Amino acid sequence: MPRYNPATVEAKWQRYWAEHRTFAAPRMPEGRKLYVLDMFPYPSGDGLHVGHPEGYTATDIVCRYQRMRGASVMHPMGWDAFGLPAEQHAKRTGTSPRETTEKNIDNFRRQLQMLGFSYDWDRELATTDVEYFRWTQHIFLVLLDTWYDADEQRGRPIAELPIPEEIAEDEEAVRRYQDDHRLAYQIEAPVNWCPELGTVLANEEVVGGLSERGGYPVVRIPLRQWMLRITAYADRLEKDLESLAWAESIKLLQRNWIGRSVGAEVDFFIGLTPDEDGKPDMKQYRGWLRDRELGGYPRKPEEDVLRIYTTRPDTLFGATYMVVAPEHPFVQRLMQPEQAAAVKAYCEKAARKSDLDRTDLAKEKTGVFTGSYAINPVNGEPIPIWVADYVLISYGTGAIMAVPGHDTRDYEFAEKFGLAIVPVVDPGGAEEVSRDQVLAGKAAFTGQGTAINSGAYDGLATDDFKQLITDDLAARGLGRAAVNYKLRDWLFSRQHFWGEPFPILHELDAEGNLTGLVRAIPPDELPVDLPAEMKFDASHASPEPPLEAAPADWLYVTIDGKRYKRETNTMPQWAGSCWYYLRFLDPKNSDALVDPEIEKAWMPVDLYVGGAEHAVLHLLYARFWHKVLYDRGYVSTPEPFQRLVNQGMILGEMEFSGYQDQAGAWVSASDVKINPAGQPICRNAHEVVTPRKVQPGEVEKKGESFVLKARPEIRVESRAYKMSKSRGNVVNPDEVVREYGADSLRLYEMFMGPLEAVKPWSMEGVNGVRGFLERVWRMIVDERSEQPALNAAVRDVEPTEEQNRMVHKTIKAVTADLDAMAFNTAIARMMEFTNFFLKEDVRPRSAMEKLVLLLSPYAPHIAEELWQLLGHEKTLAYEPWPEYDEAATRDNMVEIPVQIQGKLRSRIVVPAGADRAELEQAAKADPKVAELLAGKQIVKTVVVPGRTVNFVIR
RNA sequence: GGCCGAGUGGCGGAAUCGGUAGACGCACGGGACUUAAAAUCCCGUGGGCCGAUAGGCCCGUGCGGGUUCGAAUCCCGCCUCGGCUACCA
Repeated sequence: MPRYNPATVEAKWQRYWAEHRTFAAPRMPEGRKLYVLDMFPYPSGDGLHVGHPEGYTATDIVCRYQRMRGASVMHPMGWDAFGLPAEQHAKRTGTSPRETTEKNIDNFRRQLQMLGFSYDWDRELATTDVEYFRWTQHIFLVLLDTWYDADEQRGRPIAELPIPEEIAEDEEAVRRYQDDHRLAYQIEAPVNWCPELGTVLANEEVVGGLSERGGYPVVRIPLRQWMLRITAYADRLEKDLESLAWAESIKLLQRNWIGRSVGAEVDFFIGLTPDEDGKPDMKQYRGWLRDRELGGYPRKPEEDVLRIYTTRPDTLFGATYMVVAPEHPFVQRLMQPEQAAAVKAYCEKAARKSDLDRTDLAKEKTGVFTGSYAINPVNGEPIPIWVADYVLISYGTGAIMAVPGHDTRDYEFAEKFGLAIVPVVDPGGAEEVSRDQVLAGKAAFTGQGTAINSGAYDGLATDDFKQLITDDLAARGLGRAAVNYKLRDWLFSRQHFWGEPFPILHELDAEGNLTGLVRAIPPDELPVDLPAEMKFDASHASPEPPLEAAPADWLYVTIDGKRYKRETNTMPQWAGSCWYYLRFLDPKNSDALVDPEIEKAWMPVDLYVGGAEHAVLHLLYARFWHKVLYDRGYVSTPEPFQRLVNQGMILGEMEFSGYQDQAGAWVSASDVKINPAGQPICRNAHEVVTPRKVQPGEVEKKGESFVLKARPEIRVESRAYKMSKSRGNVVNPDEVVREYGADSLRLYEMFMGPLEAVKPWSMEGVNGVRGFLERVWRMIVDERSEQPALNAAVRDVEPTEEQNRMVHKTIKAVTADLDAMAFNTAIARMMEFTNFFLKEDVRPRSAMEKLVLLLSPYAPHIAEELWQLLGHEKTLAYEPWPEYDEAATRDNMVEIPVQIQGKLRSRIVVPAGADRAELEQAAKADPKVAELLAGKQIVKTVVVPGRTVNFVIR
């Protein structure tokens, strides 16, 4: 047999697996089930990236291993195929997005198949398949048909929503009331419209009010949008994290994103008819207090109060002013004639800024006084109301009480505009702040302490105060305990063509205008496909969705004589990935999104692997949909993904870079810093410097850092960067496979380091594992023979005791590492095995077979080939995983370190089972130890059997 | 600013519960084979020092302290890098 040639071996076995449907999963699990899922990729035009196979190889190893351990394994793959690039390509070239998408999918499939992953390709699906998004649309209808019952903490059919008596007779009012409670609802929300590009942009695509691409102006204009009420599930999404086997850091990320906080709502009286000075009438105020005392705290605030949310009700006495967001509905009312012009101008300016710009922390606080006042309910003091964009309309009530003494943002604002600062919390001995400054109103203290300047509450600890004042406010009908979330409802529509159409019709009146009422397309009439004939303009002139230009026979529908217009927004890319794990179980079902019996048998996903970039949004959205489906009886588990592992990013090769000034002279990296514009500048000259790539041969290590060999005073940076086209450090898997083979690529990606770690790529490393595979090959195969033949050293003999120990040790270690997903160390153990047996002149066939089986999950092609050569006819994919004998792994003699005063002084070799007394005696008998102990007094002897002996002497 | 993670040879990394730091691989150096090169095989490889050799000593896991017979590992205080997040009241 010739030398190891991955190209032929890999093609051969890929063909074999496909022909024999080796990895087809059964409809229902047979025995122990295991559902292992990869985050399916977006099939971009660039093709596979070496980052993709990292997670895919890890899951493939787990699947192949578990099949050998008898598990019934579900391991599917598909495509998250909707996406903007295909649509932009269509605008440029006229090629339909479907065509582009299918071409990209074909390329991705080819690349994945070339890597030998054991997917059940019969289950392949794409979110763009009409038969798939039919069910995505179906789930949208479920969301539309569901309201959240806060008392029962679950989603229920809209038909079960209790209707208030006063509207029960009015059919249209009932419909609108229901619409207000559905999990899918419509609002007017601002979008980032870029007229120049003719497209609507996501928030992160807008920088400084300009488009990231091209730098064109972006305006925020309101458009009708679909929203999903994910906030209704915030509590459950947070609580149920506890039950999941995810990394704590990822759970924390989700918890922070949900951002639950506990505090209080408080109403501040503003009155309907303020006095000329903008202050509320005190008589009205007292009347209001009485009304509240009797009537209690209303669910929705009346027009004469400003409702705020705070997590620090204990600082109410320090509230010296209030702020409302520029979008707050009261702004119009609150601005007094004198301030009106300034307030209007401020609000208009704020409206033009994107959310991102508004939250740019580098900038100073801005705001304007409205001219109006509110009354602080704890002390009856009128306090001014300002408008400022540091208050967000989308959080809490869109208005705050400002406590500059105990909130850094309010403090900055009060400082800038000369507003009163009243300290109400004594920091006591708190370390982070100077108590004197806080008490003098010269610094903000945000921690907990003791109440001061707070009337009868003085002296209370922060937590007690919070509790007490919340109760008191509730008793007086002025406030109540409240919970808030950072999580916002999910903006679920996009102004794109290439997405799932909504199964929604808008009712038209006689003039052809929307009446505001919608009609859902019944589930049995799905799917709603995209129009087949569609022209794409390079740019269109309005932010309206492209489907507004769809052919009329698609756009307009008449039912029972009534005219309707289709919804022209489409769903966001997240939609399809919210439930694909369910469809994989039953991909061809035309009666249901998944057969309940099958769902019950396979769910939940036992292991889900993907990049940490999806740690928040994708996982949160999918969990949300899953919970709705759970509430509505479509799925049997409250959570979809039992265990989650995030693979770390693979960076480009290590690079050295130095800096040169404009004259071309080297500048030491230690003298370079980054200026606010993000450019590297020289610390001394304040001159912009240029990074230059330096070859590894030109640098050497000096102390802590690298320097130029020729100029040792010039420090250079050594670092690996994220792979990117612009940096030119992208590694293409096609090339790696062509040069080294798929098995080498797989093995290298697992050998680089722990799966979760961020790791730099190294082509030399790939070459290294290729060398390992060649050594394995030579260990078993006769390279010089023309015909396939075993190496003459491989014989049908019993292993020697030493060989047997190596075999069993290796099985034990590789199995344990695999269970811990510590693939890098498992590979190292197999290398040790190979290094050992290459030196053996006689290599028992049984030992070689064991190694081939251990290696097969990592490098399946070469393993199949060697397995066949060792005399087996069938695939090894379902061979039993090798067992080890614990007794056979134990060494007869072990080396034990002997320490004196904790310092290593000698090593003794003793029988493996030596007890304390034997160890101590052997240690004392060691000539070196005896010499060092001579004449000394042994104070203490520490003996850890199997580990160490330590003498403490005087 | 907040949160999370990480700092171990020239490089990627290993080290179970606190018990021989540097497994395994790369790179590098030396040697064998070869007309030669590649491939392959063998040997060496954290730093410093003593020694003719055999061998031995000291230092060493980002920095400074601490706990312990013993610390890469535990505790306290810093530094650096990376990721996520961004005025959430």
